[in-house]
Amino acid sequence: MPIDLEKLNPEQQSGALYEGGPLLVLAGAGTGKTRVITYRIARLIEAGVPAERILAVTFTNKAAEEMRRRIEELCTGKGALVWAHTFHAFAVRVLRRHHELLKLPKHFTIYDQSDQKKLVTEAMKELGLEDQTNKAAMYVSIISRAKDDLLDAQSYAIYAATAVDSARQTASRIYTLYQKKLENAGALDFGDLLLKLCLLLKEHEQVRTYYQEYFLHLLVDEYQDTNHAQYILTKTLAAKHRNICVVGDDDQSVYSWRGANIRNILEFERDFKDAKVVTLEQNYRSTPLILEAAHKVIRNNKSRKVKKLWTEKTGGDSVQVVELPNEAEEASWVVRRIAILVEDGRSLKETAIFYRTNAQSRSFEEALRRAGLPYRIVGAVRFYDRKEVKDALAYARVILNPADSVSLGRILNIPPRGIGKTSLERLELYAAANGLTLWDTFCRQDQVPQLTASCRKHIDDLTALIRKLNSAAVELSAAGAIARILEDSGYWAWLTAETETDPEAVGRLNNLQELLNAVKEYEEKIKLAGEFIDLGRYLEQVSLQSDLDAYDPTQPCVTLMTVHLAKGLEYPAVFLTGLEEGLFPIGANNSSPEDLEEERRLAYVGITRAKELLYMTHAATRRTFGQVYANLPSRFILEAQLSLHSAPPSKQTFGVSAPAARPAHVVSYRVGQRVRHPSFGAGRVLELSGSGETAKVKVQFDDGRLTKLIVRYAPLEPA
DNA sequence: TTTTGATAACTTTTT
DNA sequence: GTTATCAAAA
Repeated sequence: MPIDLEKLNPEQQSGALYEGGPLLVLAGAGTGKTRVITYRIARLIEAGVPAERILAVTFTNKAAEEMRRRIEELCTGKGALVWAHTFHAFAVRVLRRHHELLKLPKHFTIYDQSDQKKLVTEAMKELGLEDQTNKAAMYVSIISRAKDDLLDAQSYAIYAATAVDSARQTASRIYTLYQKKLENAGALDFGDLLLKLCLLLKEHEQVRTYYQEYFLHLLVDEYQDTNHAQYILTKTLAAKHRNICVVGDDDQSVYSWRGANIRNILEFERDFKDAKVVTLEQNYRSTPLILEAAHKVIRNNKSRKVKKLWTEKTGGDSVQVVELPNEAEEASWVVRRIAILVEDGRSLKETAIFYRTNAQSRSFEEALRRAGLPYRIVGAVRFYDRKEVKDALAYARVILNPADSVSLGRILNIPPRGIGKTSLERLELYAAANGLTLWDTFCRQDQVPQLTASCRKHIDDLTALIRKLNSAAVELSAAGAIARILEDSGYWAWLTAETETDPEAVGRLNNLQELLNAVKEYEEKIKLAGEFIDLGRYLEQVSLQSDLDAYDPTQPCVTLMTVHLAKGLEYPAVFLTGLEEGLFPIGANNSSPEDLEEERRLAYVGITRAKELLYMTHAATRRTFGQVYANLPSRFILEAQLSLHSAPPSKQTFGVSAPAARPAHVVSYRVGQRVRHPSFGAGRVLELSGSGETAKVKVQFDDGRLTKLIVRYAPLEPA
């Protein structure tokens, strides 16, 4: 069946059909850019281009998956063949293929930022900088940015040598040692994935030529978010056929802090002199009033390509701006408003609350819980960042790559098996002195001085365990292997025993069960495509997974997320919150004009997510770090030229939000007492703290939830 | 060696 | 207001 282009407007069609080489599609928010990309790919396939020789790169797994799904819809059987990946997943796929050229182990580990931080801290200690290890996070970001800019440790050293300040020299020393440690561990960090791929293509002409010829067409989504490494990568891959199509919106570039360079999109026409430019300005998402507000804000930016979204839609409610006294009232107001929307027949899944920083989610969470409305927070505490999940995955990593010292260090004493801090120090000392990995020293613990006899035995037990699991993993699926790990390592048994003394262990057991379920689910999904997921494949996938990927927009609940995460999504009703100077835009006093423009783009992203209803809220005072600050309304509110004093939709919502202090008859509780809470249900008092007005109780509820409540305010009663 | 409790550092955004 | 890290106690 031929691809039906009738569904595209003329500009979209020209984007989908153009065949003359480099193409820039400037696609404003809600103008159907994914549609152009998928139709373009479908057209190419229809015209005879083999699907497997088309490369489409995105920034999120979700976007890649969506693209594959939509191609499949247009060309049955072809969706899975197209190389539709995130930049990082694409890099892993290619690096895995050529791992021996880069002297990497086949099962190289991918380090996330917490692994990076550990390694940087280690490096700093070895360099005698232990007094500054609180700056480890800063050095992690310096190193990551250097990698984004394709500066490896040597290049960075040259660059640092020319610098006047010694700080850069310090960074360079840390970078060099950190990189050595990564290599020893057989690990790559996120930045390395792209850096090493660029290196591979640069230094191995055969490989470069192969991929340059192989990919007949290259498409890049969200081009405004590409960093230098990604820029060089796409340019290199497109050098031969020059069929490069980049799609993006300079007004939605919000990742400069991660190395994204907005110039890549602004100067595409300079890079490709014969580039065709298609601009999409017809918006299919929002009402005209929402678009007007968005435009009034974004037009204040200097460095942008001038364009203006328009819509055929008419009417719609005006954008509401509401000022509340503090963040608790802000949350209550938003939640009350959502309740009204629901009464008016809207479904909860149509509503979303956006904020600038994750820390702001708490007050909304509390208000939603109090109101009994189901909600879902996307991105705050990633499932895969939970301690027990990380432990399980660390075992898995060690089994496939024992050189991975960070993971080995993590699990060597979990569950506690008598290999403590002092022993670890001695092992590490020996490892450093002899140029060995931690694992190597385990295997020859008899040569390591000063270890106690019991410790030596425990080390032998652990190495035997890892070897045994390693050979077992070959035969098992990923889920089978992880279940085996939890069993044989004694982790299950240990955590189960912990539940006796530590009520939070119950939740952790549940999370591990959830992990196993997730792995099984993933296996089932891939099995349909006829592939087997072993532990290696699974780990690869999971290291590149984000919380957003698991987000299911059809669930009947309110969605809470940062504005960054909201990019690419849309909701009928949007609450853009915390619009205050210093918070959104953040850090207003000492930020550069460029930073401010990025904040403005972020506000623009937030506004343009709304389809029908948009509420912008601002709290007059806000508690940050335990201190109360009075903030001015955000300049973005003023720029949107909406009245700050537009009447709140329902007056009676004010004043009822703060929990009224309960009368003075203070109930006293004792440990072990049964209690009842209107929204948490029944539970048991675990411990008491404070006295008088500040008396608190820690309660274990029967549904597994553990909460600390202030007796004076909590609607808690003896059961 | 392990657990507990205190304190300091943190918050911008994350593939 | 929290979480990670470090010191002291068991």
